Amino acid sequence: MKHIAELCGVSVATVSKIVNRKDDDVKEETRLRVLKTVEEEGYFINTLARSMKTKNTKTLGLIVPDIKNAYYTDTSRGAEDMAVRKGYTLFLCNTDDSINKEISYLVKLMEKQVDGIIIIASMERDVEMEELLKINVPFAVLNSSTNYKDYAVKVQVDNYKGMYEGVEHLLGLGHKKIMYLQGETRLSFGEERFRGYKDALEKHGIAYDDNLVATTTFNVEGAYGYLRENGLVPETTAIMCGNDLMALGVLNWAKEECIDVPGDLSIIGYDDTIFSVISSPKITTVNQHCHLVGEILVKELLEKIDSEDFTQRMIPVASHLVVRESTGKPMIH
Amino acid sequence: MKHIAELCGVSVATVSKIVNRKDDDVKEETRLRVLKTVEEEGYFINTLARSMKTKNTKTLGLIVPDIKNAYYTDTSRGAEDMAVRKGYTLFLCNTDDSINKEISYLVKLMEKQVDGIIIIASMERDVEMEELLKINVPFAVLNSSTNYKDYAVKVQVDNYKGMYEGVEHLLGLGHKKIMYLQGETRLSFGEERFRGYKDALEKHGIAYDDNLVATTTFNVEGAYGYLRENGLVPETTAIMCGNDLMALGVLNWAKEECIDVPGDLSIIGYDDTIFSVISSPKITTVNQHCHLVGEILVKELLEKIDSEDFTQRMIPVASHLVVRESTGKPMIH
DNA sequence: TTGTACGCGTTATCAA
DNA sequence: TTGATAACGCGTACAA
Repeated sequence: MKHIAELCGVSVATVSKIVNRKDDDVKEETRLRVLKTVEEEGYFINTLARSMKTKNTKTLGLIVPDIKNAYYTDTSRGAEDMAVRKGYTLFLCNTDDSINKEISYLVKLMEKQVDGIIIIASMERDVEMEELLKINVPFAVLNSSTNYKDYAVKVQVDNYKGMYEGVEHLLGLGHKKIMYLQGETRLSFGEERFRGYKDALEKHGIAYDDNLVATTTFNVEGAYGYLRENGLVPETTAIMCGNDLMALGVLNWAKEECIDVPGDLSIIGYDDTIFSVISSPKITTVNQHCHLVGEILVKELLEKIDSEDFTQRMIPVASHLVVRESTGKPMIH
Repeated sequence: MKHIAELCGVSVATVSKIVNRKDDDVKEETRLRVLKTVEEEGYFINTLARSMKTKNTKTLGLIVPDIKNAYYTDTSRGAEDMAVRKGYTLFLCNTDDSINKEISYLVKLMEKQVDGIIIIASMERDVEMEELLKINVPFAVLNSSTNYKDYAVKVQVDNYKGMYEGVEHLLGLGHKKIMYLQGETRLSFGEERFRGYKDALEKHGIAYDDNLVATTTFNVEGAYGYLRENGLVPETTAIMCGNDLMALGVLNWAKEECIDVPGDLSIIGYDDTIFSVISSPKITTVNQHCHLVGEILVKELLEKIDSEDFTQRMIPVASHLVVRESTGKPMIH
């Protein structure tokens, strides 16, 4: 800036005003002259120096277990979209669900003076909360049941409703025996979905049956392996799965057993990923609006940063069922 | 730092030495006292101020078309892994292949004084090159045929070899009529793969046949739609696809037509994504080592940053064939 | 309409 | 073993 000022024969104050578009009081002629020199010299504003004065960096930290997991990828992308739109840039932080990596990143972000932090953590941990207490920067957490201090924004996906709608869809088609093949998790959403499953059944006068609920891993092999080993409870005509990969596993098993989908068996997945649409038949699934969730996380976080309102907020985001080809009326035998 | 200094009754210089571990000459007692206060006060070093002095930010920019594309996700993850390992943090920049977004990010990164930039761009563009010329920061580009200035590191995936190996695998199994269903692209790798296909055939004494090459989009519908419309050239017993999704499209079509895979038709995909392993049969495919490529990009970039050696480098990365269930000997009719 | 001077939080140098 | 101070590049009062 000093260099530019000298070249143009003006002071740095003048250059500063111009590059920051606070140039109401500078002559059009000098404005143009300075801008031209800026262009010619390939000058870039040094935001480091600026931030020292302004006390903000227009930078956020994005903490995510693993960007390779489709769910997090979409959410991250939504976060990034909103961030650019608002003039912010994101630091990408993968933690692999390791508390050490997470803390190490948290420290790094503080050192880098980020204006806020988005935490899309999959684990529930109190250790982290303790650590967070020293972090006096606004942050936004997704799907956390932890009770953070006041500068937190909590965004919650409505897992209860997503599950409820799925089961209701099956009940509406006439299914009576609906299995729930859930994924293993210590997170609160597992319990919420379970409630959704149970409530939907009871609301429609169907007794809850423990034998119809099974737990396995969140992938193709998990679901496939479970059915291969245990088969179906007699008269089961539909399965709700923990995610689309599990639904795919069920589909593969059904094919092998010559069970027609959806003729003999209806299947519902969860997440509405590409998997639900490349399979044949295409899978009915619950869309959680990951991209939107990412956008909301950033939007709410920035609002918290801008306002002086430091009360904890909770923002719910609805899920909705996407009906495709893997569900239909149960055959009458 | 000043605050800590005052609390401990020492100078900022002393505190600085201690937090930077340049404390050979400070008394153990004061060291401990300062460290304790740092801990108690929840003090974090301000890297903004540090960077103003040291002239580096330990920060890199990661420019990528879209993190949601599995190929870029993996590469990005590899880049991030290497970055943390080396003490660097990444700015995440999705461009959606928009030249405007890219330039806007490039400017932002310069303003943020990044030490280097990784460009995993999918488009080939000279405009960008012109723009880059003003960017006097080291950068690493993946799969670009553009001839950049000396501070660039170029990493190239060996698409020729990947394709060559795939075709050779089919020839080894006894296939004579091998279709190449390629994806539409303006990138140089398209041409390289095509050469790989041709050369492998010729090397094995099989004449190249124009009719066996078709172009469609890089997804399930592209491949499925093409075959549905045009069918197979008579006597074709194998297909090389542009990526795994296309291979999946071929598989779906084959199922519909009651064509057995690999009995009647062998299929090879490209990228070794999860798709090649969730399908049935599992798809033989070419692994491009995306994660490794990401690591290499960062590693080479950092070497360039550290060294004063400013000559353009080119680093090749091999691909290799992963044989699974979708390829086999052609049936003799 | 433009310029001067100061402060932002650090690091490095050199003196005490 | 410790401390004083200049410099880094910018934004902003206030003065001219």
